[in-house]
Amino acid sequence: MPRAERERQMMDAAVRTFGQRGYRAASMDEIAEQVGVSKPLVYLYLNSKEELFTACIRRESAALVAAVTAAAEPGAPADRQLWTGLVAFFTHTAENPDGWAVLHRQARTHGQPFAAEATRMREALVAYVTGLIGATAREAHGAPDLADRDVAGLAQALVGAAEALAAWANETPGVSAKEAAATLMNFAWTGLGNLMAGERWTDRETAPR
Amino acid sequence: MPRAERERQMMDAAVRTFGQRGYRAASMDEIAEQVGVSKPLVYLYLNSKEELFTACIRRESAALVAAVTAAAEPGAPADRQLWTGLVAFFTHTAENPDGWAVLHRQARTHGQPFAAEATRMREALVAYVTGLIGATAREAHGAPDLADRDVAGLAQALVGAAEALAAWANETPGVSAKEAAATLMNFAWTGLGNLMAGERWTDRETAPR
Amino acid sequence: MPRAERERQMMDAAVRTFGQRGYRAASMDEIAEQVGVSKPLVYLYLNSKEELFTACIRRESAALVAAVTAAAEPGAPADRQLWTGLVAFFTHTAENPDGWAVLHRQARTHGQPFAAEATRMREALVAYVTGLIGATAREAHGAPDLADRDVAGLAQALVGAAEALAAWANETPGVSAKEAAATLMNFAWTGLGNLMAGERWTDRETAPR
Amino acid sequence: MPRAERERQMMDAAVRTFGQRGYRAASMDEIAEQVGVSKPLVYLYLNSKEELFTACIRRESAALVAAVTAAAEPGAPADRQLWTGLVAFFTHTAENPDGWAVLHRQARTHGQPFAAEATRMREALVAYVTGLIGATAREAHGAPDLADRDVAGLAQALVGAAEALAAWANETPGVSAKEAAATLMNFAWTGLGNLMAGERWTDRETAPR
DNA sequence: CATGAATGAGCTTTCATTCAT
DNA sequence: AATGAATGAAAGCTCATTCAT
Repeated sequence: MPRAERERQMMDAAVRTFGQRGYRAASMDEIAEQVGVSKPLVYLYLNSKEELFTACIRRESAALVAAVTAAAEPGAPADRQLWTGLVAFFTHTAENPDGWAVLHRQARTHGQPFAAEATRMREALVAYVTGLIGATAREAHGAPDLADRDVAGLAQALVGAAEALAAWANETPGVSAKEAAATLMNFAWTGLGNLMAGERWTDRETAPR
Repeated sequence: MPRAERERQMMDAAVRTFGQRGYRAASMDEIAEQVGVSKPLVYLYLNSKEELFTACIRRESAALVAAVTAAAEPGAPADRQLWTGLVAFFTHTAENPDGWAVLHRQARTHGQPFAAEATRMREALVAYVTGLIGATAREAHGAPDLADRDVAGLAQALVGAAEALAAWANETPGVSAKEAAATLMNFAWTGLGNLMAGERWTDRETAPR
Repeated sequence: MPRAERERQMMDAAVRTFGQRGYRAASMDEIAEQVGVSKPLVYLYLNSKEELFTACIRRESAALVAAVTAAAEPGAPADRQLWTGLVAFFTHTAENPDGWAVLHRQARTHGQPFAAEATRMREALVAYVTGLIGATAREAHGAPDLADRDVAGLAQALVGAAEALAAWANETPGVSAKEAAATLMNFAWTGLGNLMAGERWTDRETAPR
Repeated sequence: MPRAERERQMMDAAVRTFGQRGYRAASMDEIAEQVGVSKPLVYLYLNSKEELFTACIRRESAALVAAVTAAAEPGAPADRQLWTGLVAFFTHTAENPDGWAVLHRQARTHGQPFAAEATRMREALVAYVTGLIGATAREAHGAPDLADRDVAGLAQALVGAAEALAAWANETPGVSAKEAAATLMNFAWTGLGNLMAGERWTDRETAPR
């Protein structure tokens, strides 16, 4: 079996194992066994557990970014592009739960070499989304005062909301994934839309009109 | 030194260590050393790593829920209550980053006994927020089409968004609790407000009116 | 509570624990807890695990030897005395299974200081039995050529047979302890060969012809 | 060194150590050191202390049963077969004192998983002896009143006696296997009463009248 | 008469990693 | 292209034992 193919198998097994067990609890033994090869071969190809984990993060990052950017429909209105991007994002993460767990949970949970790698991916996505939101804002209204950091925060909130809804839909009988997605989009879009229209919520107690 | 005091020290050290290193990477040796006692004493008081971790989750859960519910201002309008709750939430998580890491990252990452414990805390928050949204809807005129299940979904989304934002704010230097709360409140409230006013987002491509 | 009483309680618990768990597996914690006192008190009274174990062996040895010698009927024929001694032995060991386990199993299993202690007890019993058998032989026939070592071997065999029969009677439905005792006595007294020739041993006192 | 060979060495060392120190007191470190390998290798091959102990019990059981049954002389009179079986039994236990200690003392002393394993061996021996006694009864004229249950009881007693004698012979310097076998055979065959009347069982093959 | 607080040492077990073939 | 054999290091946990009160 050619090396490239073997490496792919190894990384598949590694993503599965890291995603399900966590970085520390995953053992090189288990990964090698899943592929059906001996441990020294894993070391020959991937060098060490740290490098293997890093390689997994990189591969899954690239796959996710590719899935989202591939969904772009150049020329479409920005909100349409945001929608298709969101759909691509949620589709991809739903189809690759272990990969998403590696990126979102494990990479951030296990110290510097790995967290930095995951941050790079997030930044790529945030930059992409920032572009879309900026375009939307430019199309729709005057100058929006949404700083990059605001966008990053909104992206975090969006992903957190999406994950919570996905888990909730999984656990609650009678709630479909589509319904959850619609809830999210309604929530997010009416919110985002007004944000870009310059609306803000104000605390009537603290800062009474 | 009295036992109660020692136990508190131990749990402080445990939260710190679990939050920073993760459950698996944290070692009982390190925890004991931080307290300045021997490992057997930790076992004598807290029984096992699993029980210690569970105790940490429970303590931090209770503290967080207490912080949020203590921020309630009975009789205030629902949006005001949501705002103070969010501020309390983000303040507490910012002041206890390791505790929050234990709850949000570690507890959910390491399998059933622990995840269930964290879920209880989340459900308490969701229930609280559900109540607030329901109250808002009742207060607001003309919000007839928000079913109970919609409210539940929105609460899930809101809590999920808050959780993700809190983790992100903890990781990102220079993001204050109030800022995070404002970002979310802006996002959520303008969204919620329009939802309750009957607005919906629709995909003009897929389902053009 | 007076010291003597407390010590008795402690040794009761120790015999129970050593007999059931074995010397190594028994923990001073468990023994102290059974008595309802703190560990330091056990150490204050009994000094160490080794000494406690030794004390148990000694106490149980003395009790067993006392039970057997107390069953003597001075002046009765020697085989009658042997029979009553056997009955006393088996009665006592059946009533004190943990004590017997300490003597027979644990003491011999755990190295020199303890094995020697148990051997002393055995030698006392063997000397007693040797005396009886010698007397029987003198009464009944010419000079028996049963050396001390033969007697010791027979005693071992007898005890082994008795234990096996007791366990068998316990496990096999429909076999009573008395039946097992009779089987043993028949076996021991007349031998297999004679059993098959129709001979039986009978207690001339209990059931005189 | 090939794995099979290493495993044999490890089990040899384990039998030695378990037999001499007892299950609890034996340490995996000591076993590994005796073989001259590192502890992880012992775990790699034998999995755990419990499994290693179980494997020892099984191996020694099989060896003992094989030794006894291999001593059978088909067609010989039953008492002769009993004799050769006993000699084989005492010879084997004398040559493998640690193995016998594992079976007779340690396995029965340390709770269910192990005791059951030792019971299987004992049952094989009991079945073998039951067959012999039954055959003897059938050969002998006029032994009409030995019910099946009597035979079973006698076999239990005989095996129990043999086991106890073997342990004793192992502990007592200067007692040979043949001597032990003769002691038991005399006892078993003619009974105590006849022993004292000067009767002896004689091997009609070895020393024909 | 009695205990709460504390520990040094040791145990079983696991894991990432290497070397000779 | 691949593996069987092997290990140093560390982790979770337990236990007999002591001291100050």
